[in-house]
Amino acid sequence: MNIFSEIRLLVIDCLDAMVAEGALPPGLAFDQVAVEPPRDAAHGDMATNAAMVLAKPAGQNPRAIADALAARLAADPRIELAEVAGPGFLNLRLAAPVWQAVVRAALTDAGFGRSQLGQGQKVNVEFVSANPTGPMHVGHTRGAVFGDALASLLAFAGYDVTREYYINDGGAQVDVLARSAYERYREANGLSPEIAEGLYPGDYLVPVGAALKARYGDSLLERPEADWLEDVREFATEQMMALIRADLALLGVEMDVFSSEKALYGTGKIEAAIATLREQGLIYEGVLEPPKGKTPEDWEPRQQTLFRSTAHGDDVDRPVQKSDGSWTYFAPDIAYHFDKISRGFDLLIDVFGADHGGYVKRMKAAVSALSGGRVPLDVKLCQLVKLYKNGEPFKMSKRAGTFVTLRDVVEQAGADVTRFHMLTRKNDAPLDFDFDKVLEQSKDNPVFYVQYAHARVCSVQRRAAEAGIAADDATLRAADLALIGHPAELALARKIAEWPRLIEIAARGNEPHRIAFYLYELASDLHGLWNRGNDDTSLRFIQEGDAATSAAKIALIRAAAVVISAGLGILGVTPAQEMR
RNA sequence: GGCCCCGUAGCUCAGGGGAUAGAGCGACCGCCUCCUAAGCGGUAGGUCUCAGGUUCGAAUCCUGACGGGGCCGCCA
Repeated sequence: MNIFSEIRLLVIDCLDAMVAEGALPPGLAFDQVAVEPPRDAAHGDMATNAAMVLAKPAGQNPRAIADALAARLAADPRIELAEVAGPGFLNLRLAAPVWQAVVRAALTDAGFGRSQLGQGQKVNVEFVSANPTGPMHVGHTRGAVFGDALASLLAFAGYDVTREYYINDGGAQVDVLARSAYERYREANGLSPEIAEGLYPGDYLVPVGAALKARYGDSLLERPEADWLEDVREFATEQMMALIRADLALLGVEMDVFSSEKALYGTGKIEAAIATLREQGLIYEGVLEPPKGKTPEDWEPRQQTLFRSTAHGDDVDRPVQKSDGSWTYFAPDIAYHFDKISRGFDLLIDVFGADHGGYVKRMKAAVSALSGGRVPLDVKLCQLVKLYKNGEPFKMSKRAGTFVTLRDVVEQAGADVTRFHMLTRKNDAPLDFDFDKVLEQSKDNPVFYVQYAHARVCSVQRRAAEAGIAADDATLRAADLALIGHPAELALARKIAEWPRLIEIAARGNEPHRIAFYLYELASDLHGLWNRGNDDTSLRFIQEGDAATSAAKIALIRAAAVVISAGLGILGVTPAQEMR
């Protein structure tokens, strides 16, 4: 039940009737007609811009259209008041039963807020995709939380969602991993490791070294790299993926599919993807121009196999093969996206770090070419997480082994706090992560504010039961909601009514952060209503000796709690029953 | 040099064609004999970086400046 779209349909019906009667000329397009909550609540419950957007095409005065539309709308029982304001806004006040029906819908419709927006379309959300060379750090955490929440949001909005992780296990970085693990293996055999410049020095490889010893004994010692590199690489990569899976589990992220880059090699999939582009005349041998302005010192023209990505909106063409004929990293990525397309997805979403911003256009170009323009690719870039400790910026370095891991954060702050905090910014805005603030679980942490609102509702239900007033779900669903009608109570119902609308807005923009902000506002309204009870005891939820009124009032806040619970569920945060 | 993101209250940020631009923190003034004060109410604080343009209407869209960040051919 989305009351905004229902009222919009009513407005369209009235406009159609006006056309039929000749009050409006035929052939008008109504797609610009919107019904929205007004910024200022004093303007009513909803406003429509219909008269203003139609004035010009209809060749009529906006206020005249608005007056006629208002008269028609007022005939509907749901509309209590329709008045023209300002330049031609039509402000609507809805009758109390409308809001009471929203409350009932929240309690009785299991999927209140769910949308058919996605129409069951298959969407693939690729996120995290951290290199399998070590544990996940704070930066990865943001992408993980964002991607997971986005996937949940889209599922809630009616999409068929697949969460996917692309394992970059085919490049030089996993050779570095293997060499690093080999040194730890030597260490496990009593030799001193030589962690050369460029190798990964982190302690997390020590157990990998030990595991290698358990498996190979000393048989790999004193052997040339060519003898052990492949085996050690495979072994270490698997160990790292186990580590990463464990990190994801700690955060509550569960992938549906793990795809391997390495598995694309030798299968002909890369060749097939490139061949598909070649058939379209998009692959050619050529020499790239040097970057304008700042030419690298060692620039020399090279003959390479290039993808004509400029034909699909990129700024320059991109190499898919190195001058020695081997694939660039871009080639398997093309094949991987081709694979996603051929698996029948209607929509692809990639969640990248902001440092991959320069990669967006070529990836979109590839997907556009490979799918014949059928499958849109939306790339969401997560900006950097800026770490603070003791109020001071804190530099992370993988080389120096001074990076803060996901595990550090989640084990100390908890998954709920971490996840909510990561979603209190748009993905394309940088995020400050102040370790001390998050760790001390201070009260200005919004996640507690929202959880507290939910806990308060639970508390009221517990207290009601103690007072001998039924407040179980069945009682609330059957409550006589006509007993709630105070403006402060209806205001909360209005906020609840925005939930289905918010889901569609958030899903359209792939913007899960909107949920976090909405939940904060809803919690604020709930806390506000709660405190009204201090001054006006008739606004308290438990009315001693009046079971019917109590049930109606508790039904209202239960409805808010249902929405909070659903919203937190999308964000992957637990709704608290109590905050002791 | 090119491309991408950002610029809104003292600070951190929402809002992304609609009316008098919002929240948190910080500051100030209030509210617990009463459903959890991890809460609430109020006051103060703004040329929405600037200049053009589109529009009935621009913080929002377009162009260009300025400022901050990121990226830019055989790393992934």
